[in-house]
Amino acid sequence: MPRPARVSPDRILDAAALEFAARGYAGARVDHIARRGRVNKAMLYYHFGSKQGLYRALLRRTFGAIAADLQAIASGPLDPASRLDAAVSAFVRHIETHAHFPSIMLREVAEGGTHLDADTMAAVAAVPQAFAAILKPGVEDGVFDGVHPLSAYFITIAPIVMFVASAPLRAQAAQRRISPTVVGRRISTDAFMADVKRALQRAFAARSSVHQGRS
Amino acid sequence: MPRPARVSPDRILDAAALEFAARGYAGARVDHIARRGRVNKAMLYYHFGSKQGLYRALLRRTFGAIAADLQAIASGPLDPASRLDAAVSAFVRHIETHAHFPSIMLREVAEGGTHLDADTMAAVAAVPQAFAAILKPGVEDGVFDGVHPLSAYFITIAPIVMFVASAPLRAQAAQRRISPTVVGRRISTDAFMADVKRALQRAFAARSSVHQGRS
DNA sequence: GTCTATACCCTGATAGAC
DNA sequence: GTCTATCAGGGTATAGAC
Repeated sequence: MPRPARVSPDRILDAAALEFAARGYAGARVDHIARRGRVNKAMLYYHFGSKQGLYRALLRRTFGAIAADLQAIASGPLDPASRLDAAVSAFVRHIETHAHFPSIMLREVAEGGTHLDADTMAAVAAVPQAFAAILKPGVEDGVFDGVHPLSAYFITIAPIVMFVASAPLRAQAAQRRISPTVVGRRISTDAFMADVKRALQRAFAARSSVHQGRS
Repeated sequence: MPRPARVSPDRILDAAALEFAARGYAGARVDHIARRGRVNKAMLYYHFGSKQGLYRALLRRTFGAIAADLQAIASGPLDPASRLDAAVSAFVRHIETHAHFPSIMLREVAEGGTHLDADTMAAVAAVPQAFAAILKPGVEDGVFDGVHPLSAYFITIAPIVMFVASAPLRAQAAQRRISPTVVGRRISTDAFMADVKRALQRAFAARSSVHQGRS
């Protein structure tokens, strides 16, 4: 039975995920991350060199994991029509296990890659790339005719990411009684996901089978 | 001919929009905003009291403006089917005139309303509220049957906001030769918007006229 | 590999003259 | 209303002992 590692850079990364998600790159405090990860600052710097180094390591781990999941689907045996659904499910599952991910993604998009080196940016870019690979057979079969892969990527994941990331904001608004139910009745994450999946099925169905709203 | 105002809190807000969009709340530097707005720090504090006060004033102006545009559509004469299209157009137009808006919105969602007071949060919440009001007649007519207004809101605006806000990140990736065209051929903003509008038309078409992907 | 104590810079905010 | 000079606090990072 091997001894468990006592240092655990992984635990630091977990703490970093929380902190960077909640406060952003500039707002994150190395002290907080160290305390939450139960190491002292010196140890953190010993492992990651700098705040920036820590941030990059975190992003590589985070985006790397989800890209790997998507790549597995891309090279899997599913039929063209089921692949999008599988991608959405994988994405949602990843968010459920990594609650900090949506916030980090939104912030990094807004940040424009300022703190990233080429390797880290490649890890981030691997996500839309894997997504495009998932769609490829369907595009060739005409199932997703005419839609650019990058369009499909944003149309698919942006609503999910923003809805989940906005949970704290919506909770605050509800708490402060700003329009008690925000818009009409409350909505659960599950109900939202169902709406999204249905919308995507319709949006990306082959053109021939769909009524055109405009010519 | 009236003398032009020499103080111009508006110019400060313009500078603040740039800075907060580019660096986020914590990353923004009051010095930078003052310099870009061509006032000194003391003047800035004289007008806005604090960094937080400035941020709140900026959000009220930004979200207030777009909410007003949407409210005009909501109380306008358009038929139920055209209202969504008008909302999207208004949104896109607003982004074109206020290039910093998408970034600020993403960051504020991730921030979870931490720096906001009740008034500012109400201004932010007015946007989805106006959007729901735009959709209301269509929902009652069965055009958007079954989709929760908040779902429709995120499904509609999230792709647009994230695509536009991700432009710098995508530019960086392209510049560093990370998968030269990211995914397949390049895509223009116009092409993306066309894809989105088409997807939305399909996604929110009345159920009866659409082929169901799953039972 | 681990920890304590500290250097040093940056930044939000203000005092006080005009 | 406008400006210059400055302060106090908090932040990243490291030195150096063990």
